[in-house]
Amino acid sequence: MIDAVIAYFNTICAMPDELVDDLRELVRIKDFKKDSFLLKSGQVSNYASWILTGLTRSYYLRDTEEVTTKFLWEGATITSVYSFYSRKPGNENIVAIEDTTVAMLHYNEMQTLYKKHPAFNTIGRVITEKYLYMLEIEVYNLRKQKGEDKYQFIVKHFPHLLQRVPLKYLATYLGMNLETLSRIRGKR
Amino acid sequence: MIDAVIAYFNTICAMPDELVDDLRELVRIKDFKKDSFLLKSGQVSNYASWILTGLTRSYYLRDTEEVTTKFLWEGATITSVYSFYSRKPGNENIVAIEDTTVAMLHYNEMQTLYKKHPAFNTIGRVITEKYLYMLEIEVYNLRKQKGEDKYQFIVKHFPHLLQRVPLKYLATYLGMNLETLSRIRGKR
DNA sequence: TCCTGAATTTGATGTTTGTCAATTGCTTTG
DNA sequence: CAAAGCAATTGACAAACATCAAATTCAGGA
Repeated sequence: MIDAVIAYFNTICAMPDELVDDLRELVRIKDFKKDSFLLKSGQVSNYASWILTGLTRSYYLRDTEEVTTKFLWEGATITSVYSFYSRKPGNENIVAIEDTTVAMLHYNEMQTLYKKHPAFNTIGRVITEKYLYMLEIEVYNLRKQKGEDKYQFIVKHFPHLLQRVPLKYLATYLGMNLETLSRIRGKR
Repeated sequence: MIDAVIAYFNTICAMPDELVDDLRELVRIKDFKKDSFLLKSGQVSNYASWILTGLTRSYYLRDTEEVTTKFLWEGATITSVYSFYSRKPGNENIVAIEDTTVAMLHYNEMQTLYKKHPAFNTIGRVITEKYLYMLEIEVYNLRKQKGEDKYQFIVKHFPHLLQRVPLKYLATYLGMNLETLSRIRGKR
């Protein structure tokens, strides 16, 4: 399983053998059953994870409503950005929507790798850049005025989400309520 | 002027003298008069810049309307993420709202520094992480349902923007139109 | 298979926001 | 100082969306 992560990192920057050895030792594979939590609000996010199989949902509570901020699936990097980088408890929850397997690296061990292996800084930087780029795409969609346009963006770019994600979560992700999303879908 | 940038980088990661020397040679200071463009859509963004003084606005065109995506001011890092990282022309415009002075580093020279100086990877990574964190805060605000709440977030966290930015830009930044923003403000 | 609860759709209605138009206020420049 | 141009406000109305309620469809477990 861990080979997939190693291979992915190697596409970003060729890693020296010692770095690969360290990764094999430090990266842990973990399974999360559907509906189990990778992170709960109030906790400090101590791990960056790479999703090997499955799908997760990130959300926070606004009053009593769950506001979905992100869906992540195979190949994605996942953590709570705020909590992981600031080392403080955050308000973000991450839950498995499907049975999910991830490769995890602890914050402290990541810092160790950054200090020890220059190449790992490059990998960390490039992964962060990719994450940033994906986030900008999301924001671009969120700033659209009409619900219809936001929904069509998902249809066009992430159609598999429609098969894998309950509409109630997709609705808050797109900043509308469930009934509105249902009506938009019904228009066709 | 460039000392401010060097000092800032040093707070992230102590830089060896050769890196500092390289930066002094490669980083250029440039002034942009109010209303002049740091980047126009269709161009490839070749520079990452640090704002020393002033304020900029990033926006793109949706049909004929300018949609503001970002305000950046003293201390911020500025580039078009998509274009700078992908090396392709983007749809983003960056314009100076006030007279603005920036320290600029060219993409190619940045890559050179990454290869030559491990410490610079750390700096690049940390700056990217900070940018990412700021973007998440923006998205958090954008996902709020009511215009009133989004506006109050600005009042609370970035009140200086209200003094420095015309309302018409703030409106599209918050995803509402000018009249709606004006009415929200008038409620008090 | 049937039952139960969850997911989704549909309906009626009120609130918020967008749009268009006009007005007022401000600023800058000749 | 006056005129011109831009910024901001206000009003009237329409469109989009939220809310509350109920009905229908779907899926998993007994």
